[in-house]
Amino acid sequence: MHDLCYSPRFITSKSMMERHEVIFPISSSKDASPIDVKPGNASNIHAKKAELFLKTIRKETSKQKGGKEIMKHRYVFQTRSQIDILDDGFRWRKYGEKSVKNNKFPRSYYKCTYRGCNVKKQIQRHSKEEQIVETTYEGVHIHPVEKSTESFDQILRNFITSNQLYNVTAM
DNA sequence: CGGCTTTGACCCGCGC
DNA sequence: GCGCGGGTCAAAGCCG
Repeated sequence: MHDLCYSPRFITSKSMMERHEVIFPISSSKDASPIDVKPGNASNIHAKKAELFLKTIRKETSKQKGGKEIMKHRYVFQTRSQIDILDDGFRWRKYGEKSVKNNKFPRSYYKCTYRGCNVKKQIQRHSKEEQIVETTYEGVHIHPVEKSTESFDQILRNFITSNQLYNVTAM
């Protein structure tokens, strides 16, 4: 049940949304009714909707060696922000940067610094809408949040509460 | 000195 | 096989 430590629910927690302007679904998707949550305007309904959306992404699979399909823990979401790196409470080490085709902004690659924890994330700014930052998480943390600022303790507390409420699924 | 970025090289899968 | 695009490595350098 390491999933307790980190899941899409964490990203979509009400307090996370209060800190960052989160946009669901991502604007490249076909869904006609994006949820654009302004900081300080996040409700449980927003969190619930976003969570439902993330669940659909969650079904993404990838082929492993031998052709076996495995479930990918890969969650993409967008925030509207001047700052590229949103503070999610985990410690990240940058390990690469690449320019991608048809995009004037480079993509940055980060790894979670916790020993043995293999979670990665990619951060990329939109070339069309420059104020939008797209963050991709891959993997599940094997440990709780490391950074513990006062404000973040609150987020963590809410996060744990919502996990207890929603009966978390492992894997 | 330790932890982190930077940055070019390397690697790998895919389409031609 | 080759080149391209994208992901990762790792040496060097920066900074507290």
